[in-house]
Amino acid sequence: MSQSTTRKTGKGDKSEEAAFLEAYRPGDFARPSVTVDLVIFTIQEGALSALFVTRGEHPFKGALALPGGFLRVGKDRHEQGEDLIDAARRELAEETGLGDSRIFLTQLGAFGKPGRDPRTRVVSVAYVALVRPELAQKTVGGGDVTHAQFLDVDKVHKLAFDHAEILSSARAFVRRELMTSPIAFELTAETFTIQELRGTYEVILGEVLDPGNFRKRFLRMLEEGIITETREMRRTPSKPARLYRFAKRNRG
Amino acid sequence: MSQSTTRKTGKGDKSEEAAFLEAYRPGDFARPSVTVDLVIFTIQEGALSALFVTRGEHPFKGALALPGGFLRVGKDRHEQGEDLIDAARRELAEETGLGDSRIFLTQLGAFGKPGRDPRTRVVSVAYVALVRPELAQKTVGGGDVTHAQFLDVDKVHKLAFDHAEILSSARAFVRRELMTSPIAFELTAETFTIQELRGTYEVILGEVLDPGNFRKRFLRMLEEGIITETREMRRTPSKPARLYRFAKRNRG
DNA sequence: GTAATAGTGTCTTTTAGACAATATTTC
DNA sequence: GAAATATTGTCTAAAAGACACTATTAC
Repeated sequence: MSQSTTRKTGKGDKSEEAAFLEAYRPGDFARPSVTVDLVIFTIQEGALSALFVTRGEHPFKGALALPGGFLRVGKDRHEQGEDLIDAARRELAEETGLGDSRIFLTQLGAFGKPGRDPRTRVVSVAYVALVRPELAQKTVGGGDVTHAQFLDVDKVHKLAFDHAEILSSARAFVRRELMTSPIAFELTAETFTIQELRGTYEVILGEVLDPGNFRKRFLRMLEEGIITETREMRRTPSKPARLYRFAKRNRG
Repeated sequence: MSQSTTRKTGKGDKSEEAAFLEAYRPGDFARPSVTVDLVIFTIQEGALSALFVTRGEHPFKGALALPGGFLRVGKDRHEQGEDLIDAARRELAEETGLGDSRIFLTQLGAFGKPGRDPRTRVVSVAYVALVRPELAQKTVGGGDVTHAQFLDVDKVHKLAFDHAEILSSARAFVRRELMTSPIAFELTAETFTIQELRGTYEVILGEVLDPGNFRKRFLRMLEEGIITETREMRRTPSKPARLYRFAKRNRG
């Protein structure tokens, strides 16, 4: 309640700090631009694919690039703008129409080599999003050729800026993550057969897995409750297969 | 060689792009400040410790904080300043005197919540450094109470800004990393006994490991060539122990 | 019936952990 | 000799991989 504090050490000088902040004027250091870039993965036609946009303006006019945009920074110290992850969600919604907060989205890291953007110094914070194939179909990028499209990451070669580096870093990230957390479900339809899930693993890892051994691994997940059995079966060219469901979708 | 290009699609319009860049003037978007913060770990007195500085100025005057500083951004598009990791190395050298490029240093991620710095919008890119105890002793932070000091991370409670969050994220990072890469050596003296290395693992993991079982794990590393036997022995209060050495120190 | 693939079972190797036992040194 | 701890060894269980086998459906 007391507003008049003189000189104390430690935590006593709240109002002194408040006064300091009131008087504070940001210096005129050169500041970099900060952007948020997205690697939006899905699986299409049995291939790991990501969303790319074609640049309409210089630099790298006509080249493919990862979707992204500027971080919105507020006007003063009381209004400091949006959080990094919110900027990523906003971009994701803008590019794909997927405003759903249940889409997996996590930070990959910051990329800030000088010269990566020839216009000015830009530090980009990259995020990885995982979109289930069913959803990817419905997005802007899933439709006919618009400015954004999902492409097989192995068939995309020249990318603008340092986006090839970001992309390959993102691929390594999902491969690593696949071993320790259930991210495969984020790239698999709502319900799936064991073989379909195995297919997702194979696409991400880039190697063929033994059906029998994968099943054992799968059944362990069933016991742990990560996966639930449904009553439905999927018709196949031969023997029908049971459909399963990921128990706890979403993550905030 | 030809400078006169008119209108082409694809990659033909190099000089058009050059002209664009020449004419480019950065817009006056609000830009955030970008800083680099460091979590510099070492092991002291059997505890995982990190380097902290005491803030001499507002905000958070008198509080402990992680060392860090502004990213240096150049003056124009041709001179864009330093890379993020170089900024981290520079800060590391400034705070500890460890200019040695062999010190383990890797990016943790970007932290940019609005309001994390009450003065202005700041996006911080955090790095984790691992310093061997022998080296930490010799640093500025290892000496008497100067402005920078190594403190047991479990005994540090109130930190400035969102540095508590960065610190706990860094702890989780090293714990995770310990399982998949040989980072323990970065926190262990040049030569070490099996038990000493086990001690490092125990401090990072925060749990006690069985000596016999750890030995088996260790001997596998020996076979793989990660570790080399030396001829020396370490005197102990009982039976002396053999000293080993990490085969390939450094990482650029 | 035949082809295809869903699903089961077997065997081996590797790794981890619990824990007992032995060996060698300091004091 | 006693204490301490380095070092070795044993046993069990979990997990992964190679691979053969059986079952059930579409056609």
